[in-house]
Amino acid sequence: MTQDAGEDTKRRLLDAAGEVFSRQGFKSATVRTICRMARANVAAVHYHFGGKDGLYEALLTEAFETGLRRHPPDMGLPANAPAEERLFAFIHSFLLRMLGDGKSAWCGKLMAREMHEPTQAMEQMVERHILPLSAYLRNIVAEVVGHGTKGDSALARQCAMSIVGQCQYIFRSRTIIDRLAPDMRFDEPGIRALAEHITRFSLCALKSFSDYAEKYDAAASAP
Amino acid sequence: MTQDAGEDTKRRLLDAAGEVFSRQGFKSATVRTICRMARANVAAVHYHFGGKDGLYEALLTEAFETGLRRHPPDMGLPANAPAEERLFAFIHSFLLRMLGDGKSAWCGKLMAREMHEPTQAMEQMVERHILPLSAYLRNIVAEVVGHGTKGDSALARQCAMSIVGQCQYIFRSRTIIDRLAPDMRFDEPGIRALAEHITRFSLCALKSFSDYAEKYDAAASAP
Amino acid sequence: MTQDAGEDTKRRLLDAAGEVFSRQGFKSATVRTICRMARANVAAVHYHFGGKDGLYEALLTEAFETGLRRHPPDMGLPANAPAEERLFAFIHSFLLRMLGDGKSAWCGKLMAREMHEPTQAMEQMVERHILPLSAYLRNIVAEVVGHGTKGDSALARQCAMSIVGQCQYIFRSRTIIDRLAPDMRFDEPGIRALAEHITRFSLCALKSFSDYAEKYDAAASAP
Amino acid sequence: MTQDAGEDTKRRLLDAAGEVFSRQGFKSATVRTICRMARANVAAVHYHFGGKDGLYEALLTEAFETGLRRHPPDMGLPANAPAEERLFAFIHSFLLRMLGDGKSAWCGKLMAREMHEPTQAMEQMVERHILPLSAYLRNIVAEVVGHGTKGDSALARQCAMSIVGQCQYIFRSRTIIDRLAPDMRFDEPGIRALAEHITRFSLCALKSFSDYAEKYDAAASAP
DNA sequence: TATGAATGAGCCTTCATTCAT
DNA sequence: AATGAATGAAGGCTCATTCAT
Repeated sequence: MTQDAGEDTKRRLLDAAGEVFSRQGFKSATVRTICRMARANVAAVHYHFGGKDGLYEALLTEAFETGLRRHPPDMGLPANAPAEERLFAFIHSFLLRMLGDGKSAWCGKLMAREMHEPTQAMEQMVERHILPLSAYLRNIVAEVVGHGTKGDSALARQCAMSIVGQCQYIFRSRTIIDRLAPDMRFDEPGIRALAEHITRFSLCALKSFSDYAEKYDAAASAP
Repeated sequence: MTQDAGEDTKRRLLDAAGEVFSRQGFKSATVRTICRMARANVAAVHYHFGGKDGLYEALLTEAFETGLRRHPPDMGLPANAPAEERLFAFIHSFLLRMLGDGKSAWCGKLMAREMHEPTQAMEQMVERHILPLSAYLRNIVAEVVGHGTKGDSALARQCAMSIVGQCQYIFRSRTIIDRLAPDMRFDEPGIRALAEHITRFSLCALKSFSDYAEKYDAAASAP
Repeated sequence: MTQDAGEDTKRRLLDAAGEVFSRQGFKSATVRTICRMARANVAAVHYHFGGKDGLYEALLTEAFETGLRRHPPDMGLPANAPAEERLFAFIHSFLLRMLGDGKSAWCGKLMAREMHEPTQAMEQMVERHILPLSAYLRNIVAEVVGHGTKGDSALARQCAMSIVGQCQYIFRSRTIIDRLAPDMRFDEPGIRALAEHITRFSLCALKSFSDYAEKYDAAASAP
Repeated sequence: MTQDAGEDTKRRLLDAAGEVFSRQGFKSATVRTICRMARANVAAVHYHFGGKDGLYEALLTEAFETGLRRHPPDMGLPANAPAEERLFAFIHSFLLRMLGDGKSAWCGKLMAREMHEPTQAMEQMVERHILPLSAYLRNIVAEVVGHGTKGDSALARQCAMSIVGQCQYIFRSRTIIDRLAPDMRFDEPGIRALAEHITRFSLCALKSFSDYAEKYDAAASAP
């Protein structure tokens, strides 16, 4: 009961924190609310995580890693799969992570919030996970465009932004979307349909770019 | 303390509120901070706006309307201009409104925040401005796709989302972008370059869609 | 319009103040509420009465004097009328002043409140009106008891307290009375019936006292 | 900070609250004043009682119940004691509760205030304690009057009001009394003397009523 | 004479945190 | 390992009052 109870309380605190932080944001959420939901004492947070900040940081780390473990960016595809398929897997897994499936739906909401108003805890997340993900996507993009385009070129970078932007919009503006397109569903098939649209839209664009990649690249890096 | 002074205090409060709310969010921002910045008394907020909520609502309204007046979605183009040009104008003005030019740089940040976690004040903004803007964009999209595509079709809707998503990403993830692409500039020419990229990317996609618009539309409304 | 408007505003302020102060008490009532009701500017109170305190004092003075003018303690009875009749007139006029008739119903409520938690403004009211009234009643009492009883004797004093106590109870505990005896009415005839009961109750007691007035008086002044 | 300390702080807060609320009223009293007097932190009130309202309600409940326990309305008399003695016990205990003895002198002041401008907390006090007390007194009155008079008759009700009115006047108008009769004392014997006067005054009246109880009752219910 | 604007003090409440067990 | 009690720093808001016209 000693070790177990401690770990158990910690777990319940993290779960509750995910729920509450994602719903109310860091500032609005209160330690008391989280503790009540976790059936733990107010002081438990400070005991286990050293404070509100510590709890949030722990939560963020876990959210990222759980998400990536459950929906890896390649979705199990072999490394040598066609770039088109890997692009779809990237987009699809992105949406799955963010739009959540059941219990940990807060995972995406939390990250979306973080990307928008990053707390200090975000720093290392960017370093450890976002930069690699970004590089991974840019390489796929470069491969689709072809013609020797590099992943770190301005073209690849901007196209990657176009793709990520489309993905993020879905869960960032969910409130607006519900208003504009009330019939849109965010279950398994709905998410897949969205991923298909974004992939198709982006592939069309990328392939057209393929034709004048060289001159575009030169022009875009000039302004 | 003539009428001028009254209006002047109100102005200063709104300016300070824009700055602070956009930086810290509604909950985190404090009336005291805003008033200190506006060189006004704490009670002035309650006198002029009835409270923190009222100030926020007034700010939001003004932000929207000032933005639209300074950078209208058609940027002065005649209504019968080619759809491609109108699309560029829409995207360009969108970025100009959001990325701001000098004094009201907070405008975009504020709106981004609102779109993510809308306060009650947002309700009427959606009704009055966002829905019309959305319809306007969908019509442009439908015109580019052609083949009798309607502005309220599922295809037009999803493509509009893809376009708006690309635009919003720029100012929503500014912190991340600064990290990933530190050399990117958000001055006049930088914004224009971004608008050009997004327009080109989207036009390529839309034109490719143009080829199989009918069957896509049918398929997309099925899931 | 100059002089008149000024006096008119003053009048409206006093009326509104009576309403509000009597309903909410001095502390709870706000200058703003009063001014709104009087359709006057917030600063008007300070202009005309020098502040909240001044308004209250003016109101109190007026309340007392208006009340006494409308319902004088002898109700027009000649000075040589029988003591029993003068006692009834005293009690009846007391209740009429306190339970009010229409527009200035606040008059009594205000005074009741004052007697309970006197503000500084009360000091001179006591001096100017309450002490004389008290003496007047004690003389009637002494006359009823007879046997040479003096108005300033302990007996007369205590009996006067018993009488005034019965009167005040009616409007002081109105909330409780409404609960205990919901069918009790406070219109003209209702008030008269109450006055009759209190007079009868008190006269019975006083007349019984009449028998052993001397020894009682001696005993009561001893403790 | 063991349980003892917790209860101790709670006690000190209640004591201070009694003092302050009774002196200044609910609205005027400030949590800060109470906490300073109780040597407790401002937040302690919200921790223990949930806020100013909660503290007040707790205080009121306690005041009532402590008072009734220390000075029960029958003052230990057997239920079959003569009605005259029970009336004296009722009046005497009433004054003892209200005029207090030392530490809880605020008890009466608090209740007087409540009866005049009842807060919401009063509702249940009326239900639980005042109504039963009132019924108890009316039964004594009816028994004294005799002739088959019932405790719920109009006569009993009005006479009970006359009696309670005399009692309440003593502590309600203490300020005035101190002015009119500066030599009056409110210690043990002083209170007893007052109780004796009120009892004698009332008994005289009641016994006179006894003669024409029937017709009076009929007349009084007619107006 | 009268007013809209502005002020500063103060109130209740909330919250993360610490303390003593 | 864990907790109930206590704390102090803000925070939003209200109000009587004053100022400048």
